Amino acid sequence: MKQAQINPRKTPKQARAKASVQAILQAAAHILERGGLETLTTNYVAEVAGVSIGTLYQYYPSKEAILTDIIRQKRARLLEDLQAATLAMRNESFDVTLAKLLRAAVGSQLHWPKLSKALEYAESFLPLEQETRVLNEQINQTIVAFLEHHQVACAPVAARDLVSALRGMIDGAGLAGETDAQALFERALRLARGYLA
Amino acid sequence: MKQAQINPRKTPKQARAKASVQAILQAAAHILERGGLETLTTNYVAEVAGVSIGTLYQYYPSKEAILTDIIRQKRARLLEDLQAATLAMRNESFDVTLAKLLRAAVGSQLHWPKLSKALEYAESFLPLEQETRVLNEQINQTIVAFLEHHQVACAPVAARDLVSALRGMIDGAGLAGETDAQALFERALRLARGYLA
DNA sequence: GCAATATTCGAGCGAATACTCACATTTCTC
DNA sequence: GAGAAATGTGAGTATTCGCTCGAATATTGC
Repeated sequence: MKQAQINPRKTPKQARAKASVQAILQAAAHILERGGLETLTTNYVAEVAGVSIGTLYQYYPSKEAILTDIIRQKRARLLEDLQAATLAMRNESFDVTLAKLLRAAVGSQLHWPKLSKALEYAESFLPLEQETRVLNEQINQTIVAFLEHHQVACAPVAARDLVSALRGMIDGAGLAGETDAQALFERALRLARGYLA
Repeated sequence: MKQAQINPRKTPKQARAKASVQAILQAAAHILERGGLETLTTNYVAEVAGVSIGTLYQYYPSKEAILTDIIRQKRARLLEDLQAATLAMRNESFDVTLAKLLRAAVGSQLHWPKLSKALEYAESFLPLEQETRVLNEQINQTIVAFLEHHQVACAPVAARDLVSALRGMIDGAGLAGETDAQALFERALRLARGYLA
């Protein structure tokens, strides 16, 4: 099995080139949300994005590179939100920070559940680039730091359990057609508080 | 997008034919556990199973049919275990039955986490055959019945939340390399009891 | 033993798809 | 405005992969 190159080929400099790259990423995300991984083909992405297949390959050397870039963007966004949620954790109660964290988690996954699930599955076989691995590590550390600050035992294991359980629950709700973020948030809170109690 | 035929083509009658079908299913499961969905090709399955590609297509009309059959078998096994766990629920405490259910859940997923995850993702885009859909419905009903028997509010939603959260947690632990079923079981218990408290 | 039936085999076909390249067009620089 | 640099194009290539088919081999029933 050949190892696909996953680093972007070159960075767009002019505005129209940036627009092309954005169109490619959006088209790929859209295709994943509609049809999943097996419908994601490079020719189709180019078609939906409204650029030629040659243009696509100017910036991404492989299909996997596009996937990797989408994952990187999503993870970067999530990390931002989680860090914002824990920014004031030393001056506020456990419950308040937890609520902020869970709102961020629900917000990042509920809206495009099929996309989330496809990316999550893709992560399990893609050789992620350095930057994305670092992002994942930082996301994990953010949760661990929060738990340790509140004297939770076995914080690393608890963090992993909570992250994977909540991911599953939020995805499950989204795929089942739920759209009420508030209701889901409250159940997520029950789950997390219950596990940590 | 063409709709693949997913029902088995014919049932093996002689012993060696049954062995071929078993070899095909085991090979496919093995490939999924090692490399995931994108490494599952019919030619490769036949090679690993030690049968010719022609033999494979005698029994399964498509790659999807093989996947579907694996899912059906796994679900049937899980349903059996869950029904066994709730068999005596009217004569025992909530906690005792819950523990039995969770042991069944952990047992069914922890050992082959990549396989579980691949099958779960596959389910999201395969048009499951009647039999498997019924199995899934029965699995769900088993949990709902258990929760309702103990006066849990919103049992259907709670069942979905618990099933998807536990799936995520068990898979996450398995992919992280955990093999201690007992330790994981105890954390699963905390999660479930906490959510339902 | 002999026919009928079941099973196996694997070369190879056709379609899908990842990806290239030589050339055209646009934008930037000065 | 002219040259350079960046960007866009899409027909075409190479490969992978799902799947068929006709012929060979094994098993069963009488």
